[in-house]
Amino acid sequence: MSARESSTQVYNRATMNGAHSPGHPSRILRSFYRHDAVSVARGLLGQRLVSYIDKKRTAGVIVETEAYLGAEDKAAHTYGNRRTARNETIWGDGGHMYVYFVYGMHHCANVVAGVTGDPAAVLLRALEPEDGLDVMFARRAAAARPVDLCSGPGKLCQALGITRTLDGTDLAGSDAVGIERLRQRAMSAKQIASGPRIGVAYSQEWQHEPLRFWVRGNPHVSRSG
DNA sequence: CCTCTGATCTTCT
DNA sequence: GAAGATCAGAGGG
Repeated sequence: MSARESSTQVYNRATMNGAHSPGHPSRILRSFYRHDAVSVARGLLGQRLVSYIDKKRTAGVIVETEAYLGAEDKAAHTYGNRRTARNETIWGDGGHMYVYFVYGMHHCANVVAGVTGDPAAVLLRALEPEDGLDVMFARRAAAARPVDLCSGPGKLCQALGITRTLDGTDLAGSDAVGIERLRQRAMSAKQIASGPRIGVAYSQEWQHEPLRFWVRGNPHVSRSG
């Protein structure tokens, strides 16, 4: 079975679980995700990412995100409407998860923003570990302290067991991974800090845009919060 | 605290 | 054939 087929199967199964998530009453609803990437990136701060993989539950509060705007964003995978097998999920409906593999060893998890046809996404960069810390430590041998578990996009995927097989999963209805609402309204502007995105220095004209958002003062943020 | 570098392989040119 | 939305470890201050 190819990665493509596997991805499609996951997507279909997740979609059939339904946009109204009858089995997941605490999940953030589809309507939240159908907005611009900056709004979704800010609104995700303080919400809870959960995974149930290999029969083990892990969860953490999202404390750092990055917005990738779409066709006009030179640092985005979808720059210039470049549509490939890898990034196909980003064109789908908001609320699905885009997972890709980089540097030969790490995975990165994104939340698709906007409606179908709008190629915007939000990279999940850091979590504050909440549940299943023992499982996270087992999955991440290099971690010595809780702050080492989810303080980076590759780390949080490893800690929660997120890999490409979950690409295309519906975060509003999947049993394997989802996002739960912990607060009704977004965090206040004073609680949110912003700055340039990490690792996009190759994109001269976009590297200084303040599209990275984090919870001010939180020790789990990937770099000096 | 910081900067530098090797690891490792999929994806796209 | 080259680059990459990263991480961990080594070495210096």
